[in-house]
Amino acid sequence: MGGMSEPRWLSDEEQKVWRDFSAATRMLQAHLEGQLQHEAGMPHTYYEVLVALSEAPDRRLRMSELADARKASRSRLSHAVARLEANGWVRRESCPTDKRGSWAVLTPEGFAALEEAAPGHVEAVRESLFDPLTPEQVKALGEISAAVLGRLSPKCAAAEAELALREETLADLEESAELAKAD
Amino acid sequence: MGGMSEPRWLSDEEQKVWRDFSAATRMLQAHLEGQLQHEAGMPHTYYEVLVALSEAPDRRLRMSELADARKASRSRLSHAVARLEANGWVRRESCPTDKRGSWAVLTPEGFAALEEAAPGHVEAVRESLFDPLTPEQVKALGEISAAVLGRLSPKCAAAEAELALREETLADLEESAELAKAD
DNA sequence: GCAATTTGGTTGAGCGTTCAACCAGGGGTA
DNA sequence: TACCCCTGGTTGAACGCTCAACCAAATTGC
Repeated sequence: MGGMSEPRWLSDEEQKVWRDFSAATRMLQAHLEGQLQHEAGMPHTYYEVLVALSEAPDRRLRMSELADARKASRSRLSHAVARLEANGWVRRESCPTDKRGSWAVLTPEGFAALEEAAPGHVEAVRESLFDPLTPEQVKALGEISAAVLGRLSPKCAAAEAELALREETLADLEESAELAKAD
Repeated sequence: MGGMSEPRWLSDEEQKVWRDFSAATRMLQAHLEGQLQHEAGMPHTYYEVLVALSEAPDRRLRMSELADARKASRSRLSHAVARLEANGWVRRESCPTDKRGSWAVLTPEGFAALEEAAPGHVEAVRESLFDPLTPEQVKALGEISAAVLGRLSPKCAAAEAELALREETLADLEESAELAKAD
C-alpha cells in the first residue's frame, strides 16, 4: 500500500459499466427495501434474519451463527434481535451448556410475519431482477456474483489475517521491549 | 396488486443466483465504503457528491441538480452538503436569479480531497470488481445493469405517476364532495 | 393584483449501522 | 487454585438516511 504508482484508471467502457452497475444495485436495493418496509413493516435486514431462523433446525440459532449466516457484525445482530424481540417475532433463550451464549428463537408470530411478507418480496425480486433478464443473463449474473464473492471473501480473510499479523508483530515488539527493559 | 394468486417462487438456481448476487453486492458495497472511509475519511455518498461537483461546469451545481444526478432525496443532499460544508470541501452560495435556490460549490480543498481519494477508490473498484471478471463478463454485467436500470427507472416514474394520479383522484373526490355540499 | 398551489430547500425526530468499550463465562497454563 | 487470554454477547454514542413537517420564493389562476 506504500509507493502508489500511477493508478490504473477505468476506461470509458469500464466507467460506464461501473456507474450503471452502481446505480442499478443501489436502486434495486432501495426498491426492495421500500417494498418490504411498506408491505411488511420491516427492513430487509430483519426479513433476512427471520429467513435464516426459519431455515434453521428447530427455528433457532445461536447469535454468532446468525451473525455468520448473514455476514453481519455481532453488534448489529444484537440490536436487530432486540428490536425483533420487542416486536414479538423472536425470543431469546439462554444457552444451558455455555452460559455466555444465547439462542435466538423464531416465534410463531415471527413465522407468520415471514409467511405474510415472503410472497410480495419474492414477487418484487422477480419483477425487478429476473424478469428483465434473459436466462443466459441470469446464468451470467450468477457466475459474475460468484466470481466477485470469491474475490471478496478471501480478501476479508486476508484483511483479518493481516490485521492479526500486525497485532502479533506489535505484540512481539512490545515483548522485545519488555525483554530489553528487563535486561 | 390485488388478488395475490399463487406467488411465482424462485427456482433453486434462481435462488442461488439471488443469494450470491445479494451477498456479492452487499460485500462489495461494504468493502468500498470501508476503504473510502478508512483512506479518505469520507463515506461513499460524500465522495460521489464531490465527483458530481468536480465534473460540473465551474464545479458548481444547484442542490436539486445534484440530487437528480445522484438520484438522492433533497433532504439527503441537504444534510450531506451541510456536513461537507463543515469540512470545508463545499461552499453554499445563494442563487441571485432564484432566491429560493442555492448552489453547492466545490472548494479547492474539496477538489484536493477528491484528488487524494480517487486513486485508492478506483484501485479498490478495479481489484474487487473488474479484476475477477473476464472481459466478456464485464460486458455482460454492463448489459445486465442497463436492463435492470431500464426496468427500475420507469418503475419509479410509474410509481410516482400512480401516486400523483391517486392524489388527483382524491382531490377530485374532495372537490365533488364540496360541490355536493354546496348543492 | 391577490389567493392558491407548486417548487427549492431546510430541519428535526426516528431508525439502523458501526465502532469502541465493556462484561461475564470458558479454557489453558503454571 | 490462580492467572491470563479468548470468546460470546451487550451497550451507548456517533453518524448517515428517511420521512414528514415546514418555510420562503416563485408561479398559476381568477
